[in-house]
Amino acid sequence: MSKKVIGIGMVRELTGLTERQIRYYEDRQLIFPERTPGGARKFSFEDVEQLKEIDRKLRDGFHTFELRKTFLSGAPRSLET
Amino acid sequence: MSKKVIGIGMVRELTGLTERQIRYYEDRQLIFPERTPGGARKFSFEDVEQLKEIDRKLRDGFHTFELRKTFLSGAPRSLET
DNA sequence: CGTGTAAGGAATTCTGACACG
DNA sequence: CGTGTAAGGAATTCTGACACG
Repeated sequence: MSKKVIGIGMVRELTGLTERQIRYYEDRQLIFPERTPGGARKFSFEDVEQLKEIDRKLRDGFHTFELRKTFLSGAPRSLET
Repeated sequence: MSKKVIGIGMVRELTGLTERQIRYYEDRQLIFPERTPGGARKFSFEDVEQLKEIDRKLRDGFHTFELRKTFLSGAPRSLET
């Protein structure tokens, strides 16, 4: 499901990553969580899978800016110019 | 998905129910959310669907104790013993 | 019976920064 | 570059109770 309904704490559990890492990957534009009115991030199961993939790639020696290219070609994303 | 990963605030949004109603239905044993270490309820998408169904039934005049039987057997049963 | 609400507390999440390298 | 942490604040969720009917 692509519905953004999972909180960061749950994502931490599902991925094994730290909140710090998750937020950083968002900052690097590798994932795009939504926000609740109060500002809390909400992720989808797809995001969770994406994060696992990111983690694997980074462990393989890739850099965040390299992974961004991978994702842009894999799924359509609105471009802000 | 049956993974319990959705917080009550999100469930409120997805179902249109109030937290009070959601907690009450749990108290009535119509849904069985899990808990985070801190005590916060976590629901699955199945729970969300279940809640929508519960809401419909209650609007149709059913009572919570009647709905419990429905769920336990998977089909409506007689109230007589 | 089913649901609203005010009350006080505890757990969750947020941002910006300093640190290391 | 990628990640850890302490800091203070804001939003979220929890329980038990009183209320109405």
